[in-house]
Amino acid sequence: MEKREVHASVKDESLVNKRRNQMIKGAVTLFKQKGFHRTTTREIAKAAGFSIGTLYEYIRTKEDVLYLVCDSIYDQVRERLQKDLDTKQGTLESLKRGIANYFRVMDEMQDEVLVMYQEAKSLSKDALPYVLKKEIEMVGMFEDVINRCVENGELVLAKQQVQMIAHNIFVQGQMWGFRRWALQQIYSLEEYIELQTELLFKGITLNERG
Amino acid sequence: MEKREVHASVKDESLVNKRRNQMIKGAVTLFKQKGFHRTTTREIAKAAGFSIGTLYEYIRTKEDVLYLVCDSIYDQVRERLQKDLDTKQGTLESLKRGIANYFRVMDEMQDEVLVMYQEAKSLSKDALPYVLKKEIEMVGMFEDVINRCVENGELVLAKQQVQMIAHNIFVQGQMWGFRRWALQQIYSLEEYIELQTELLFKGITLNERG
Amino acid sequence: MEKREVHASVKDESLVNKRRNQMIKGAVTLFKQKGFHRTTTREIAKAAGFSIGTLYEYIRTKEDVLYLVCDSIYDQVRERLQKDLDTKQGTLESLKRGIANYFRVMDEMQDEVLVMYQEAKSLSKDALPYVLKKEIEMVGMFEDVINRCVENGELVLAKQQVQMIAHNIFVQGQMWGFRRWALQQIYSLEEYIELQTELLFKGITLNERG
Amino acid sequence: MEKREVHASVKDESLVNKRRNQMIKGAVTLFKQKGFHRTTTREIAKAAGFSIGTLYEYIRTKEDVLYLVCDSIYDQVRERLQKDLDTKQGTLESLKRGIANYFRVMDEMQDEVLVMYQEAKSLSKDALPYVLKKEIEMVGMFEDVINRCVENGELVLAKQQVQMIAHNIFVQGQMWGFRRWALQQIYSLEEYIELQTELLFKGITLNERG
DNA sequence: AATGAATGAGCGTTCATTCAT
DNA sequence: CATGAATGAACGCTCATTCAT
Repeated sequence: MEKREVHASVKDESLVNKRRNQMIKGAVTLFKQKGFHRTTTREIAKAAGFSIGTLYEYIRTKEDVLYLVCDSIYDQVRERLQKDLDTKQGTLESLKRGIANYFRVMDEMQDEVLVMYQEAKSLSKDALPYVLKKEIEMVGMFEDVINRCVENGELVLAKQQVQMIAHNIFVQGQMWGFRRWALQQIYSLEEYIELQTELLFKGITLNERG
Repeated sequence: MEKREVHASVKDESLVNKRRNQMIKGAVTLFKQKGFHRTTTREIAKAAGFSIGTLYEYIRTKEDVLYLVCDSIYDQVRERLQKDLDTKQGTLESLKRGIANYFRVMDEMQDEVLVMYQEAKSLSKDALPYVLKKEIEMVGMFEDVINRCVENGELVLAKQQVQMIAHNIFVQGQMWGFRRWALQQIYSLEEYIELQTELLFKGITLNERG
Repeated sequence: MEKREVHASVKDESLVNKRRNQMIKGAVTLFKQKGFHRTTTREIAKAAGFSIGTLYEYIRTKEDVLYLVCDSIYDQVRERLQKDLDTKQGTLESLKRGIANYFRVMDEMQDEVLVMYQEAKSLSKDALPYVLKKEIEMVGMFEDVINRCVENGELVLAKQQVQMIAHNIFVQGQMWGFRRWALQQIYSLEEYIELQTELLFKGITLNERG
Repeated sequence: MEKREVHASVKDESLVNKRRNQMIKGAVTLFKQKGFHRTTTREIAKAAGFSIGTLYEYIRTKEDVLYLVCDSIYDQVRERLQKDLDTKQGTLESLKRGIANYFRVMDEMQDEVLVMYQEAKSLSKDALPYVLKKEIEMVGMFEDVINRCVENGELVLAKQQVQMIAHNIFVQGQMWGFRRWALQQIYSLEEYIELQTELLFKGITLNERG
């Protein structure tokens, strides 16, 4: 189950990549504005800088564009996370920095992430597994970091707890973009990071014993 | 800004309610399967048990159906929450029970909630405020309960923290449905409730001091 | 070939007349504003002051309404002309007064006349003869008056000329309403009457010999 | 206020012209038979020899077809008039020949003219001015010719009279087509021309003094 | 490889007409 | 006699996709 292949009539692979990047860039802009369903293939072609005929030399169906877009966004997010998390040594401090970094990435890419999650449901049944796989991979990255803290003895957590925490962190990152109409009016990004980190680590009844 | 009125040609109000309930029921089923955009008005009419002409006696546009669906789901969720939360006296114990109850409601209504959140973005600009308002109301219900705990001295939290916690709880409830492909394979609902509650109250570094 | 009968389910003839007059009055107003095709039967019923169901107790199809409207307008026009022309003794002076009277009637009823002529073409093939018959009748009224002038020796005209003149007068009356966007900005009604009468009687080269 | 542009998706201008001519030809035939409102876009496309999708590559709305039809008919009529009237030197003889020519044009194009005048009222408020402008232009052509006769001293007429006469001539041309059910059963075209010309120039009471 | 004209299934919506009450 | 809820054929229009050039 490696990447799902999207068929292109054109053979020259570097041209295919070039054209698809044009296409994705145009499509993201459009999906951001009007969503996948309200965007026409003509608009995508135009935004990409070529004709509708050419568009169809590089994809087979409109849905392929959506898949390519989602795939590309995932890759960007993961790349930015990996760069940071890979070097983490498994200390609480590095976990905190990892979370902060993730939240910042989600802040910068909130439009893309929104697009991805709102439209991914329009992917056909056979594209879904590839998307879920990426999702699992990304949650897995947090799990790994947390697990290293457990191994190091910095944290004492059951496996189930580790997974739960990874999901929570992951969702709280998305939340920043999805609930921006509420959250971003109350908190700055840095306040959000600090508050969420504190709650995560200390919980709400710490003070009782503090 | 009370409820946005959806125009019906039919005058008999109880008939309007009856027909709209049929419509909403059918629409939810369809939206669940194929989403709002891929569902046709004819399918909605058929699922509701009447003709396309009759459908349009009770709404003005296809979007009205979506609004009616979202509105109805919100009302159901809120009603079930209110019944429980209203009687809370502001103790930690009652907050915990409130959270558990909310998670159970979200479990039972996960299909509806999924539909609502995935399709609400297709609402036109003038219906959106009404939906956001409900969202704020519901988060507000949790805020109130937490605030009562603060007033009672059971918790010591800043206003910003209260809001953050309310949002977190709210989102974790949705998460159960949205990420069911992952979460519901690892946890039972009761495990999920217990784990999330524990994490919320104790945080992940409690052990350090335990 | 007397009046074409429009079927009514209701038996009470005076009620039928009453309801149809309500209907015609409402319909003319609506047709004036939006034309026959853009007016719905529901609107007609509402303007008439009763329900759509009741409307259909007094007509069989929407086209019946149009026929009734045209018929009614013809009758009104003819009645007003007849009142005046019947008494004409066949003098040039009376012909002139007859023309002036006709133009004034066409001025007062210009909306109705416009509706009639613009929409009559929507009448089905079997209603057309009745309409043409009325048209012929009305032109015939002018023919009669002119013929009386010829009989009296006031005018010397061939039969073909008489018919031509009758048609010209008739059309010039309609013209006042149909070309109002041009004519009514240049002339007052009385100027129009005077100019047309003068041209009719004297022609444009009279002056050469005058 | 030059020609109102009708949007076409297709870029190739000569193709646009070709397709639109097909479209207009088909539409005139249909409008003649059943009027604008009773003609469907699919019928227009079919009559034009292409699919509904293609039709909409060359227009934006059904009304565009009507505008294109009216515009095209006007252009044809005007072109044929202009060819004749432009060379008129301002003599009575040339005015008579101009009228005769106009009546002959209206005879040949009576179907088109009928369509145009019966359906033009269905044009939206923003297309109407363009149509009225053409109407004024065409009446203006007769005014010019008559004015030249006045300047040459061949006729002695006030400005108001000139306008009236131009309108009368214009309407009598249309009359030949509109009232064909009556006129064309009494007169041949040439008789009609002769009779109308005579009446116009001599009036009905000339004989009294002749 | 690139183009863009052509296609037609399918959509949301309307509205004349019917008929049970 | 009057009502108005129900119907569904039919409409104007869109847009993903194809294919000749």
